[in-house]
Amino acid sequence: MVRMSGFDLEQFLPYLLNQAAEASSLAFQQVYKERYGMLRNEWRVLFHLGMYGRMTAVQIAGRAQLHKTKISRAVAKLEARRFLTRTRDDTDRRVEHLALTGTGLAAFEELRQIAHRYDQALVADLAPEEAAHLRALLARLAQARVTAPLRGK
Amino acid sequence: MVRMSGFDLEQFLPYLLNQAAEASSLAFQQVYKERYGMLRNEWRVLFHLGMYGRMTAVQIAGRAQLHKTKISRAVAKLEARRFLTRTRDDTDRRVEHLALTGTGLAAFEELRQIAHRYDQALVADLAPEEAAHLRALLARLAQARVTAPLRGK
DNA sequence: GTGTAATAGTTGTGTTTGTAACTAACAAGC
DNA sequence: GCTTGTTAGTTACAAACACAACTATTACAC
Repeated sequence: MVRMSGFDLEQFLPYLLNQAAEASSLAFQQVYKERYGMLRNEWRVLFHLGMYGRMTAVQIAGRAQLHKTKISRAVAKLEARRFLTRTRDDTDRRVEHLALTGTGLAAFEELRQIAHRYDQALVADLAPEEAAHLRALLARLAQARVTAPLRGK
Repeated sequence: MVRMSGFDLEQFLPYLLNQAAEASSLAFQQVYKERYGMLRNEWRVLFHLGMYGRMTAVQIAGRAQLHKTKISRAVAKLEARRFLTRTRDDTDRRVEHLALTGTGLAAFEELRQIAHRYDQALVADLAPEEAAHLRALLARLAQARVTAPLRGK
């Protein structure tokens, strides 16, 4: 065991990202869970509809990088809570447009403000340009697709 | 909807971190899944034992920030695959020490090298000090505990 | 038109997770 | 000694997930 050529588990980027993601979501998660009985995917759908207005499930899935079954179930729950409504598209009847209700919008507004303050608390001890740089790097990593076969030497 | 006072979902740090974490884990995940039939928690336990030698479940849970039930199940699977062995502590018979077998160590070695190359690929287009800075920031975020009540204005 | 393929969304299945309750062993107070 | 509390690890059950199969609708070829 121990001490191998310059590889440290705790410096491994996917590991670090996971730890940071989980730690940084924890307190916020509690808010939408305990306060609105929402799960992560429901929160995400709510936020997408709140931020970008009327969308279809596929559009949300594309933007949020979520599988459509997750969207489907999240939408069902949000609908049951009267946070959103579905409307069939007239010209293509496979499609349904999702939109927040007043209740849904109110929940979004409240959570949006909390998220905003929460985000500021997270970067509180970073210089503004440091935080901006971090976000840019993360956005790039979120896009990056490492295709590598990762085999042999 | 749309355009609210300087808050953008796609700039929200927990969201960005989640997206980056998932994207950056994807290809590596496939390796330990398809090649070793391991799940994320099993990989983590394997790596901890490989990097730090003999450990107890609680020690791993502490370091990896994982609940002990996850460790328990991961250990059971790794043991079934003969990747590790358990030894009861003589003086405190509640405790069991976990250690990789030859097979486990070989799997770890192979995955460790893959992880190393994978990590390098991820930061390939970053300046070395940029990558180091990113890791440092992530490590800090992983520690940060936002206690904020997050309530009202 | 008919046949084939693609797309939007849902449902069904086994697996994995989260949470709490549990057993077993130790520790400390008295 | 006994009682109470704590710690290591496992188990049970409900909820959530992944992935494939499904329905319904549109599109495209001919």
